[in-house]
Amino acid sequence: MFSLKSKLSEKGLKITPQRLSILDAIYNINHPTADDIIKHIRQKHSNIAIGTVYKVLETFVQKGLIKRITTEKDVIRYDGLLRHHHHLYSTDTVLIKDYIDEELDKILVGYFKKKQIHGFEIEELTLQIKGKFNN
Amino acid sequence: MFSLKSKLSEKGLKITPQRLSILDAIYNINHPTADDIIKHIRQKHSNIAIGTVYKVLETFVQKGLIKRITTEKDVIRYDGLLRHHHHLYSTDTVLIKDYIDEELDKILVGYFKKKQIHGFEIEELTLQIKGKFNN
DNA sequence: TCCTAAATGAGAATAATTCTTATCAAAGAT
DNA sequence: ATCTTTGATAAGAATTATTCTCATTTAGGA
Ligand SMILES: [Mn+2]
Ligand SMILES: [Mn+2]
Ligand SMILES: [Zn+2]
Ligand SMILES: [Zn+2]
Repeated sequence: MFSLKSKLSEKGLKITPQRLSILDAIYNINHPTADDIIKHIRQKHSNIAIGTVYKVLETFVQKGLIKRITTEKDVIRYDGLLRHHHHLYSTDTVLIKDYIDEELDKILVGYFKKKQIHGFEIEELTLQIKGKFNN
Repeated sequence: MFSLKSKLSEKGLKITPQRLSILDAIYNINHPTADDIIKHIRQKHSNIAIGTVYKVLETFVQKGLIKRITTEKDVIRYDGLLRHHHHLYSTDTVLIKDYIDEELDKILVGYFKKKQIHGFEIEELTLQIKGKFNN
């Protein structure tokens, strides 16, 4: 099952209109902020409380339904793509694009299998690729 | 010259006590927030306006004296280490450690020299290494 | 259908950052 | 050494992002 409802129930979360629309928003906006999500939902006339959005986002992160992504800004962005991937960050604009590359992943994992980092146990390797999008 | 004063004048910035103490703080705190810097400076009795700290930090970033680093939080952290490096992020705590690895850099640059990313020109490759510090 | 724990809405509170404006001071010019 | 000018700083207000509180509502199992 890949419906929004099943994603919630798989995690033992109650199905509410708010949660469904937040999840829908995350899947339809590129690495959104909480505010992006609120605006998206309110376009469709469904009102939603700001506090609810933050609360639900935190719940989703805890349950592993979404992830936070890292940025240099003081605003948190979320990611609905759970499969391991990297990101292309625009140095000009605010655009962040997903970058999936299994070959790269193998190289990285292989490298750190050989080369241990003293006193540190690696859980996840994510490459931030900064640069310019051509048009 | 490696003095704090020379770092400022090399960038054409006026030498002020505030700028010197902010730069000193950055070099003596591990990836600090603006608030970390303010607290550090106020320990030594020198008072400083919060707005000044933010202003100076932004100036330093613009001039390339320091860099912002990425986090999943809504607070900005700064980095005084200009040489290219990666970061170890603790999944437990707030700790972020520098990770310098030229061999890794060569592998990454080599990989993307061969494998172009369509419609994207790479400027910087930074690996985020998340995991646990063993004590 | 009922019940209850969990979720939500509304608004206050807090935290992080930016903005405004009056005053101050660095540093080049005299 | 003093003057002058331009940029820097202090203080506090304003804005933005997030969290908290608590009264009300609702999902979903009994
Ligand atoms: Mn905040
Ligand atoms: Mn903010
Ligand atoms: Zn992504
Ligand atoms: Zn660093």
